[in-house]
Amino acid sequence: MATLHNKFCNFTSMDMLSIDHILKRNQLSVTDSRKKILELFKEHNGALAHNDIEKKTGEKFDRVTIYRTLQTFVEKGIIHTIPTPDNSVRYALCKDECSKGHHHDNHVHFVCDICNVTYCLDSVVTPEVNLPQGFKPSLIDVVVTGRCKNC
Amino acid sequence: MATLHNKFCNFTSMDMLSIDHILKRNQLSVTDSRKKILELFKEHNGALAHNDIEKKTGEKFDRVTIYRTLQTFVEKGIIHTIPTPDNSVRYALCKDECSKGHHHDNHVHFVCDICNVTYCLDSVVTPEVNLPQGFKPSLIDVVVTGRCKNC
DNA sequence: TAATTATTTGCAACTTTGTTGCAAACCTAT
DNA sequence: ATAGGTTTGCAACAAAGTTGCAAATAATTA
Repeated sequence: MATLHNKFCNFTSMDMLSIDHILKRNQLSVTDSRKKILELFKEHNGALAHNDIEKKTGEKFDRVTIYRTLQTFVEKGIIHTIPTPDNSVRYALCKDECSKGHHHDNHVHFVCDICNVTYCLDSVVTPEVNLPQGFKPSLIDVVVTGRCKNC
Repeated sequence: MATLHNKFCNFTSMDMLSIDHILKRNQLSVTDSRKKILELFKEHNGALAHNDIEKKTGEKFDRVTIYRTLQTFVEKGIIHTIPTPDNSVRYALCKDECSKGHHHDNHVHFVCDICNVTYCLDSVVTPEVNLPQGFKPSLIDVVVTGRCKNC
């Protein structure tokens, strides 16, 4: 069965099989913690904080391992961090990892005030911003707060 | 001499006199720490992190006092937090506090990759963002990263 | 201005979050 | 199966942020 991509870049449990492949492609050893954490990102439709992962994995992995795994995934371009209004660190799967490379693009993120879920809106085009003289932009992050489709 | 406002919402040292007024208007006792911290924001042209304030005030105030002062200022709408790509907590003077009320608006912030200064670009109009069905925005934060006018 | 009341500060202790070094465990390749 | 490199978990630490409470300070009243 073919992989299912929607505009929020989530996956079905069918993609379990491709998790090993993503790790290998990124020259990472296939370990329990990496598989489980990557699986969580694929199952979960939004962004995850370190704390979310710690809870969802129970006592299974050391806190340090989770930190290091997230760091590794960010370096490899598998996930990216999301700026949030409350400045809590959250991660989401990179859009590009859904397809092939790991090139970083501009993002539009939506943080729900009510359920607190963060969505990675890859479908939304980053708008043009006119900066004052002398400012040269290299990356634009748009963080929209409000009420999400499920609330 | 009249107060000097430019588009980055900074002040000259002339505004010292108005610091007491801002505190009183917000029903806050006028204390050394509050005056000093508010003064720092007015002198400094960009955003400040807790750590910046700690350094700039030397050993003068307790760490806890700085935390509490920042919290109070945020609650009163004197300053606001800024989402940054590295998720470090930064604060900047609210645009509205430059004039009268404390109503929170959409912000465009610029974080310089080189000098790491954060600018609050009140002059830049927040662009329209078309969200998918069911998402209702209430606040839009735009974080632009790049090279600033001084680098 | 002095006294009373309310607010704020600083200290101590604590929680949470994130980092580092290192030996044991594990994964990969031969 | 074994050798070599990588990853994990532990312990210890560092940084960031919070809470309760007595002392100090600011605002209010007389």
